[in-house]
Formats: sequence, C-alpha cells, structure tokens
Amino acid sequence: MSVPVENTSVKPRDESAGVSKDRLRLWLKLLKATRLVEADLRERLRAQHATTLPRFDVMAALRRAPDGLRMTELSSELKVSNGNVTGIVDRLVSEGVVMRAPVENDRRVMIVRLTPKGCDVFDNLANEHESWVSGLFGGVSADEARELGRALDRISAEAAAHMEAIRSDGGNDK
Amino acid sequence: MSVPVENTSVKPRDESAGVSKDRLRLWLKLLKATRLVEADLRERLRAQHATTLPRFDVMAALRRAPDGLRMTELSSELKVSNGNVTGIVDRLVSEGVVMRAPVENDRRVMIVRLTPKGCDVFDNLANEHESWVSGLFGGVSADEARELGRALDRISAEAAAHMEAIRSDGGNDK
DNA sequence: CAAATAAATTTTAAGCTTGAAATATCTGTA
DNA sequence: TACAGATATTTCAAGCTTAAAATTTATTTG
Repeated sequence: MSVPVENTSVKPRDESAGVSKDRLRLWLKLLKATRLVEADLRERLRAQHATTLPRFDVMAALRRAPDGLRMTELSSELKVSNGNVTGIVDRLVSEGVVMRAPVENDRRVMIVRLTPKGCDVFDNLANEHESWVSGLFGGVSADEARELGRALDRISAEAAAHMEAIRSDGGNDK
Repeated sequence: MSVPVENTSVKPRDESAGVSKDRLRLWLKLLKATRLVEADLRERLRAQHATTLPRFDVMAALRRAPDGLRMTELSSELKVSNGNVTGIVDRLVSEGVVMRAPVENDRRVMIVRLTPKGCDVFDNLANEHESWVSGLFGGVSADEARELGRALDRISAEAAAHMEAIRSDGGNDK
C-alpha cells in the first residue's frame, strides 16, 4: 500500500529536475528568512517583555474578539491543537492578562477573554511588535511586497488544499 | 532605561503608519505560508516515514559532510542550541541511522556521521521531500521565484544583522 | 607544575507542540 | 426516561526548543 518508490523515469529528467531543485532552494530561503525573523521577534519578546510568541498570538486573537472566544474557537483560529491552547491560556491566566468564564446553558464550554490589564499589556506589545516588523521588512519596497504577497498566497492555498485533501482522504493522497 | 513608549509623533502618521501596517501584513502572510508548508511536510514525514523535520534537518546536514561533524559544528550549521542537537542525535543513534565517534587527541569532541543505513534512509527521504516541495511550489513561476528569492535574502540579512547587533551589544539596541 | 581560563558537550528546567485518550456535558431518539 | 453518539475541554506521553548550569577535558599563564 501507499505506492512504493517507483524510481524509474517519473521525472522528464533534463528540464524538470532543475526546476524542482530551484523550488527546493526557494523553500529553503523562505524557511530561513521566516526562522530568522521569528527568532528575532521571539528574542525581543523574551528579553524586553518576558513573554513569548505563542502567548502574543493568543492575546492577539483575543484582542480581536471583544466578547471572548471559546477554547475551540481559539485553537481553530490559531490553527494549533486544543491541548496546546489549554496550556498557553493556563499561563496567561496565572499572569493575570486573560480570564476564563463558564457560559450559561452549556457547562462544557469556557469563554476566554483578555482582562483590562491584558488589553493594556497587549496594546503596548502590539505597537512595539509592529515597529520591529517594520524595521525588519524595511528593505522590501511596496511593489515587491505586493508581488511577494501574491506568491505567498498561492503557496498557502496549495499547502492548505493539500492538507485538506489528506484530512478528508485519510492520507491516501499523492 | 530602554526608552519608554514615547507615543507622541514619532511616526509621520499619514504615510509611514500605513507602510508599517503593510509590512506587518506581509510578515503575517510569510509566516502563514511557511507554517502551512512546514505543517504539510511534517505531516508527510510523520505519516509516511515515521520521522520528523528536525531529524531530517540533522540528517541533511550530515549527508553534506562525508567526514562527519562535531556536535558544535552541527548545532551552528543548523542554528539551534547545543542541547537541542544532543537530544535529536540521541534519537537518531537509537534508530541506527547516525553514529557518534570520539576523536583522537581531544576527548571532549564527538564526531557525528550517518551510518550506511542512514545514508540510504536519507537519500530516499530527500527524493520524496524534494518532490513534495516541488508540488507545493508549483504555482510560482521561475521569474517570481527569482524576485521572491532576492527579497527573502534581504529580509534574512536584516534579521541576521539585527540579531548579531544584539549578540555583540548585550541587547542595548534599537 | 598548578591554577585559572577556555572549549565541547551534556544535563536540567521550563515552555511549546502534537495526537490520542480521558472527562464531562449535551442532544437526539427509541 | 434512558442511552447512544456528538461536542468541548483537559490530561497525557513524547518530542522539540531554549537558556543556563554542570561536567569533562584542553590550553594558557603565573
């Protein structure tokens, strides 16, 4: 099952092989740039604000939701697992920036929202974060950014489609 | 210390504020695309080959080094911490795809290299990996790829320079 | 030579992440 | 009503990641 290697002449060789290497190189550049930027942002959050990127992401999602979000909404918004969000929210609650509240009529669900202190903390963070990013991306012109954005959207769509195919297919996919 | 918020008229407002938001949006797209592609690759490695991206990365670095690498060379090549590599190599050794060997004249250092089995395993993996990436990046033309690559290089350079500034500066940096 | 310093690696503690199992609660239906 | 299945969340085990401390071995220097 799951089609074995089938090494023989799947690729047209002379042309297609080089293209695939070029695409691999592009992916490695994309990964490198993203990791460097992420590492830089993470380091500034850590050293200057004693927080982390995952916590920032959770707070950002909650900031956009004045009425709070259910745990499940939060994890699907952030595209991470349920259990993951449980842990991060636990820590944010113990820091006093987030609160959990039960909801009427359904004792399974928890609504999570920023505390007033959490809003203040986040707004400060978000300002700094925006200016850090702006600094790091200063070398990219507006035109380039537009084109870059379009290419990235296409890549995201492709990856999302493939993962969706796997999900609904149980993995019997190319 | 570390200059307080200084909200008043640091940004020229009408022009610069929008630019900074645009750059933030570009960063979010970059992050989204990278995470989706990474998640897809990770899932295929997991489901089809019972391995992980970090292990693949370590094996890839070792494949390029026929004479093996020291632990420190490996961690600086991959830009991750020493302790991190220790753990991943431990697991690869227990899988039989990597071996550690002491070196003459300096009993502190360990040389790590792929076993023959490790080379076979990796070469298979690398072929598949390349074709997965090629599929995901199929929607990007060669021209686009070149331009994208240039922009990504600039972003990487900026982030690397900033991190280097922090490193040598102890953090007293913009 | 001995003591201090430096270098290579591992260990540790804490947090992030996942997939899978466990809990608790709700809903539809026989 | 009882109960089978669906939902919401948490718990768990395993692995990745980091920064900092600990260990071991080399090198420098007084």
